[in-house]
Amino acid sequence: MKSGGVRARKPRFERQLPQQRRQALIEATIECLKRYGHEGLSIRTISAQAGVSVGLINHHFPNKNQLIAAAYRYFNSELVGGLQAAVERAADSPRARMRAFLEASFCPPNLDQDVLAVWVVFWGLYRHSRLIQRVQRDTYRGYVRLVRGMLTELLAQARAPHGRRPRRRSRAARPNLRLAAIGLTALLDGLWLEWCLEPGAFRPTEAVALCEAWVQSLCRRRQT
Amino acid sequence: MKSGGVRARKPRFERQLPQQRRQALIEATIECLKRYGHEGLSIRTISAQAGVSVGLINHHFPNKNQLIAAAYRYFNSELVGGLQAAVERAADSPRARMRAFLEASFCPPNLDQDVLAVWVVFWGLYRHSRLIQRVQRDTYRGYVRLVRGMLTELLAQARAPHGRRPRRRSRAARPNLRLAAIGLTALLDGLWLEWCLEPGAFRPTEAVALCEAWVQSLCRRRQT
DNA sequence: CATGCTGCTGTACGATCGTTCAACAACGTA
DNA sequence: TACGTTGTTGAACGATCGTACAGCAGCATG
Repeated sequence: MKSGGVRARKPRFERQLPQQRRQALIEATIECLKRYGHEGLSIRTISAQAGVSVGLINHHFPNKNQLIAAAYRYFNSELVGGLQAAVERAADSPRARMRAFLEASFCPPNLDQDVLAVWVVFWGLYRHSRLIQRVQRDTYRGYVRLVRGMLTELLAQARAPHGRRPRRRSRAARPNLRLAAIGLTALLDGLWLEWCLEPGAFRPTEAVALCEAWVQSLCRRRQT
Repeated sequence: MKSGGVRARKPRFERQLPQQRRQALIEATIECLKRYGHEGLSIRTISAQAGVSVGLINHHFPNKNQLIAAAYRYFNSELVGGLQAAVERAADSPRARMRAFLEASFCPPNLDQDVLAVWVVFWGLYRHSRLIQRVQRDTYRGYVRLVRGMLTELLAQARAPHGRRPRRRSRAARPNLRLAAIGLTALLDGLWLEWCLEPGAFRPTEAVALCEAWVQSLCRRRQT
């Protein structure tokens, strides 16, 4: 034995590609938000969660707000991506797609008290942060497009339920689609929020039922 | 002239009754939230807004969190009280009461970007603050009672629209009232939120129309 | 005018915040 | 093995945070 010689020393840290480290810091940020709420948004808390030193964050992000905005962007894209995947996985009838969308909305990982608390903290930053506003504007577009797409299919089928070709929508009907999408997302978000603030008030399946009732009543009114 | 003698000196501060000063501090807290969001929740910002010294807050409140909780309680009671007053002012038919409620919900002072931002900050505190949770539990009760009362009237009239005495609701129908109330408040809150995040997406009157459509479809399904 | 109660001031303190930066060290490369 | 690049560390900085507290001062009372 070489008396304490070149034994395999454990390196004090591991170098990572900037892209990977950035992602790790983003996920640590979200984890801190889940655990400690708004108070978890400190450089020291996040760096401890990520297992790195305090200085590293400012090496990969120009400042804290940029990190938070990046975390918000990631959080948004995870939601929209997950919902989109659920819809495509169940691709069958418009009705089934909508049901898959709603069920994915009201089950883990989306329907989680911690996750919803994270959303609320981000929303609280929205008003006074240009960065957050920009992320919101960018990512919300995809969400609205997804919901509107499903509603369009659904309403078209309601007009021609037996294989008839759906007629071109009249000019007066178009704004109703816009309102329908707004109402549905509002109902969704509101139920999320209520469930978070009072998880015992109703069950997730009831939330899905409420949303489906909303969609159904839309279809019914469409036919008259 | 008594050469700079006992001219009316302006006192450096005015003593107030504890109750009045507490209220002033609460209102200053909310004003700071409107102006600066979560960052406005500092002792120095609030005391400056109230025009008092930093030490006064801890003289009237045991600590900052108690002040915030008191502000949340006041904010809640103002909302519920205002809506209740609007409903009672328009007391006529159940339909008119519901309409008054919805219109009061979607007009100033409730439908204001700053006000909604204040709500969101409070919600962000909810998850990790026992105090906020308690206030929420206490005050949300009144809101739910108001909404549920109006829905009860409305659904009873839908069953007996021409002066017939409303029958006693069946056992199976009761939970639907609970869900109807949950759905309506969710739609309300969700539309609030959406309007706050994207004020140009729809007009307040459209939000009222969406809620009324929800209620109507409830009544219609009730009759069948 | 003198007195006492108490609402109120403002300095001070220790903790923690975001950010900077010089030095360190991991690891690909020659 | 020696070198150079650069991802990473951690001490240090000034600012700001919430709270404590000793003393000031407004105002009712005598």
